[in-house]
Amino acid sequence: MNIPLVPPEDPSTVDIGQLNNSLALLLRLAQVRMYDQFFVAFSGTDVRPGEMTVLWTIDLNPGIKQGVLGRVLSIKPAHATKLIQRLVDAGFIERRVPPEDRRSVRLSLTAEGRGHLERHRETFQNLYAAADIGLTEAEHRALLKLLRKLAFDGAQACP
Amino acid sequence: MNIPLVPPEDPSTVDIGQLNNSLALLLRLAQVRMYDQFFVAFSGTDVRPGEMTVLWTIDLNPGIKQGVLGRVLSIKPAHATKLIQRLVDAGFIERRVPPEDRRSVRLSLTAEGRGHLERHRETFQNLYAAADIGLTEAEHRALLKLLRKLAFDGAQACP
DNA sequence: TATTGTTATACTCTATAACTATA
DNA sequence: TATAGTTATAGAGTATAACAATA
Repeated sequence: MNIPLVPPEDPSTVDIGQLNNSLALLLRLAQVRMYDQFFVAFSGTDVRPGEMTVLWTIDLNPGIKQGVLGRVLSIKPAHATKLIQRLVDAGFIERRVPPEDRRSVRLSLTAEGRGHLERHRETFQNLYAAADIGLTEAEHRALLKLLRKLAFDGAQACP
Repeated sequence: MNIPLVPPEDPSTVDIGQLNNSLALLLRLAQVRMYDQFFVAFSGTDVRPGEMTVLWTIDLNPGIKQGVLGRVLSIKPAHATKLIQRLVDAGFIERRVPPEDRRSVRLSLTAEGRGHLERHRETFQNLYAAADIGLTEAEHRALLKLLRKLAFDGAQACP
């Protein structure tokens, strides 16, 4: 409750009080930094933030239905349609309408899609590597574990 | 590396492999859930995600320059202009062009702005409260501490 | 010439609702 | 009637670039 008589001129001296304990702000700031790092790491490519996780998940679950994929990654149907369509156009994903339920769409990677994933897999996995952000390996693991609880609400298997 | 012979029909049985250790995905999913909780908590109001932190910070640092505020909260100038303008229009913020540098804008809360902040402060601070997300108090504190390192890159004072 | 803030434009992700086709 | 996906539209947040006023 120390209101400064003279307003701070330097961002590092600004008091944000209990905002230091706000998950809402801290998650947003961490996310913004992640976003920045993403575009540095993937500059020159036309890989977008949401695409790697989609390709990765389809690779591990070939034939997954678009709706199931969307529920796993929290991608809403309307957005999934556009995101998938772009990856189909790029030649990375194949769509198949299965005979047992012709409303649905099953997804799998093309050979080109697998190649694309392999080329960028390491870059993606190393995003926000511990060394870059001043965390020890133990802190990094702890952070992942806690974020999984937030992200999956305890419903997801987290080995 | 256990590619299922039959694709999973249930999101909870989908294997996401090393995506479980991806800060990029986990931060996004946690952020999406935060977003959801924000709109539940603030439904019926017209408070937007970015506004509370802005009002909060101006309250603690009256007379702060718009650029300094933006650098603290990672809000780019173009977005800051629109966000602040909306809060001025709502009657929550006063803008003042100081004589010592007439390029800049200094911000402070109106009485109405302070009232608005007080009315919503607790709701905002309780967003993603520990109990709601299956974290113990200790885990919650640990998560905040780790996120501060990501969010502020070690540059910010974190008591 | 550099800095502060503004305007204009575009892109990503998200949200909602109305729609088609299938079940 | 319900479900899977599509289309259309809108909003919040971010990004960039060009600009005006001031330093």
